[in-house]
This record gives sequence, C-alpha cells and structure tokens, in this order.
Amino acid sequence: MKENNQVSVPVIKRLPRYHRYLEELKNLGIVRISSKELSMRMGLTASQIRQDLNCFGGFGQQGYGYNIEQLYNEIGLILGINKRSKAIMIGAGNLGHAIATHLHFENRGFDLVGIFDNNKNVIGTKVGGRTVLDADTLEEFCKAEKPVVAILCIPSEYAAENADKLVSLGIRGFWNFTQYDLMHRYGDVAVENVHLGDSLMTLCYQINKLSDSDEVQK
Amino acid sequence: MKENNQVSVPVIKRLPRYHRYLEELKNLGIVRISSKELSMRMGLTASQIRQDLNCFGGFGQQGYGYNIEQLYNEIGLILGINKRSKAIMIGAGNLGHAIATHLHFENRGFDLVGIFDNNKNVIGTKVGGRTVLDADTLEEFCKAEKPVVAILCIPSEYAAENADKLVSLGIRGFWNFTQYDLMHRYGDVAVENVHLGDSLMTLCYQINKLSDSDEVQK
DNA sequence: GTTCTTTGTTAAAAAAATGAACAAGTTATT
DNA sequence: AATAACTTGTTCATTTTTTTAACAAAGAAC
Repeated sequence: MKENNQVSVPVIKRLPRYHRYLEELKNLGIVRISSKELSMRMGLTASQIRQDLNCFGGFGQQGYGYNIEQLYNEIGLILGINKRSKAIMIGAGNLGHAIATHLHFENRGFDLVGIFDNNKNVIGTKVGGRTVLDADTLEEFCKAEKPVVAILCIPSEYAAENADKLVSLGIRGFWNFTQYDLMHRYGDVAVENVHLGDSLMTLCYQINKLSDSDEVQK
Repeated sequence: MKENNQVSVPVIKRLPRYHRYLEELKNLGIVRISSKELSMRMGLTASQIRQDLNCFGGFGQQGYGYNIEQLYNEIGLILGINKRSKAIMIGAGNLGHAIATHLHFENRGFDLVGIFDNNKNVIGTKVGGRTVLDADTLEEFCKAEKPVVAILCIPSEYAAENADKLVSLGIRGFWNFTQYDLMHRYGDVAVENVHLGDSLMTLCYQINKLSDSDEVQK
C-alpha cells in the first residue's frame, strides 16, 4: 500500500488488461481467484500481479486470494472509469466516424458530448446518434460545456494548430490519432497516442524478421 | 554494428518515429542532421539516438552527422516497408472500413489484397475501392493468394476461432483490433495489438490523476 | 595543416521491471 | 482444536532497459 510515490507507466498500462480478464471471469460467475491462477490465464507471473496491485492497496486476503467482483471494481476506481469526463471529437472522417460509433466511451470514463468537423458536407449529419457540429462553433461550445478531453481524428498537418487552440480552450488531455507528436508540447496535458501507422510498421518489422529467420533455418 | 544479437522491442518501437521525423526533415529540404540536433527536435538524448541506430549499423559520419535521405531509406529497409507483404482484413464493419480506407498500407510494407465479412448486406459493397468478399471464400482465397497478415476488425468473441483458422491457412501475423489477447497463443506468429479500449482507459487514468493533483494544490 | 565537429563504441551508473522468497494471516481438513 | 495447505503483502535479488559520460577516429571547415 504505497500510494505516496508515483506508479510507473507500464503498471498503469497493464490495468485495463486486468480489468478485461476480471470482467470475463465475473461474467463466468467465478467469485474468487488467486494471483497464481490469474497469472497462468494471463501469461504473467503471480509475483508481478501481486506487485502491480500492491501499488494501489491490498485487495486480497491470505489463503483466499482476490474477490473478483471487488477487484474489478477497485481497478475501475483506480482508472477512474466510473466518472464521466466530457470528451469531444475533432474530425468526423472515416476514422472519427468509426471511433465514435465503435467505442463504448461510457464504460471507459468518458462522455462524447460533441463531434466537430469543418467539412460542410459532413456538418449536420448523424454519427452514432450525434449530430456533427460546425468546427466554427467549437470555442463557444467549449466555453459552455467545458470538455476535458479531445479526440483528434484530423489530418496530421492540422494537429498542432488544433491542439494549441484546444488547450487554450481548457482541454487537458488528447486521444491522438494523428501522426503528429503532441508529447512534450504542453506541461500538464495528458496525451495518449494511437499511432496506427507506427503500429503497422512495427508489425512489418516482425513479419520480415520471422521470414528472415525462416530462410536462415533452411 | 551488432546485427547478431536481438534488438530490444523499445528500440524497434522507436524506429517508426525516427522515420516520421526524417521524412518531415527530408520534405523540408534539409540534407544533413546531427544526433544532437535530432535529439533536441525529438525530445531524446543524442546518445540514445546514436545507440538506437547503432543496433543496425553505422549510418553516419564523424564530423558530418547523418544524411537525412539515406538514414530515412535505411530505416525503411530495417522495417522492411519496401517489400509488399499481402494482408487481408477480416471484418468490414465501421472500424474495418475506416482502417481500410484511412491507412496507406503500401507505404508501410503491405498490400491489402482482400476484405472479408460474413454479413450478406456488406458482401459485395466497395470499401476503399475493394469489393468485400464472402468470408466463406476465405480458405479458397488464402490457398490461392497466400496472404501473410490478417487484420482483425471483428467482435472480440469471434477472435479466437478466426485466428486459429487463419493460422492454419498460413497467416503469420495479426494486426489485432479486437479486445481478445492473441499473444502467447501461437509460437512463431507476430501479433501487434491495437487495444483502443485499453488506450482510452489509460487516458482516463491520466486525466483523473491530473485533476487529483489539481485538488491537492488548491 | 590545424581546429572543430560529430560519429561509433565502450563503459559505467541509474532506473525500472521482473522474479524469488518468506513471514503472517486465512481457509480447509482431520 | 490442532494441523496442514494456501496465498497474500512485502522485501530482497536479479535482470533488463535507459541514461549518461567519455573518447579515439575520421571527416569538415577554415
């Protein structure tokens, strides 16, 4: 139970995965689980699980293990997904459209309260039950609604100017789908990048490495 | 120049980022750059850049630095994005549609040669200039075309069965957009996960941590 | 030809992640 | 009630990764 000092990023990144596995176990009707059993299901070590969880508190009991529903809720609390921070989306193109309709924001701590675009053909259309708003009304909207997170689904070349403007309008975090690197640009602004192009290139490297080693074996 | 021993994953994950910065510099017409200058632009140390690049070979020259175009090409070669591995997409829903039309596969080492779905309403429609094929013809298609990578844009509950089948049909890598954890399931199969839900939860954590520390300051 | 720059490389130190071990508390069994 | 079997929280050790520093060697600039 050491909430005082900062928890490392890799630990945080593992929390959603724990959450997913616990949800599945919960839905299977299983009540308790030991770190050992969970570790085997998840492909980790029991030690790592116990240490990860212990960054936030002792949720288990000796001889018993962890109560699945309780641990599931605790991790939800740690992640803060029970709160509903307001999010807006900038860019309602192909990708924005898919993100807006595909993701369950409400299960992950957010409310998607506005979708903006500057394309006259898109403004006014419905995306996942929400009407796409004119980007010109963004400032007005932000002053009224005070969203904290912006989802950037715009071409990379417009990322910097949009991000600067959004920060000035009170945005405190970005879900960044552009290639542009927002990190290190602002002080106290959270940035979560989804660089799909980078991800695809990484896969490319892995594939080529596999076929290289195939050739070596022959 | 130590190509013998395995290069660590974090290094590989940084390569696409170097590639992006170099492309930008190239487009600006800049010819050469030192590790020091690049480090300042990218928010890294010069030492780290030199060490990363040196995993693959000596691409620079003392007193000169790196030739941007050459380094750009070298990193492309390392990643293998000049080859064109065949990829297929499974699932042409919202997300699949967006991925297929939004990403430039051909710049990242892949050719998207087939898109499959089992929804009769989607089969036969065009997605990014490609006709969506019937999932029932997948086996036949794979035997003829021999794709190496599958992009999974299907609901998580169908991920396991589809992945097993695809591996048996010769697929050697997955770009996995489902929540399902494919890792550790097969031996020599590359998996690149894009867990959007996890990413959003991580952002949620960061946002809440920021506002917590705001409250502490007050 | 001298000075300046900057790499590739090695080494060392620091930080972070992972794994092993165990006392102490809980549950199950006899 | 006593004993055995489990399993956590926690500490310590190991491994991995990152960071930093240093410097000979080689090209660039003047």
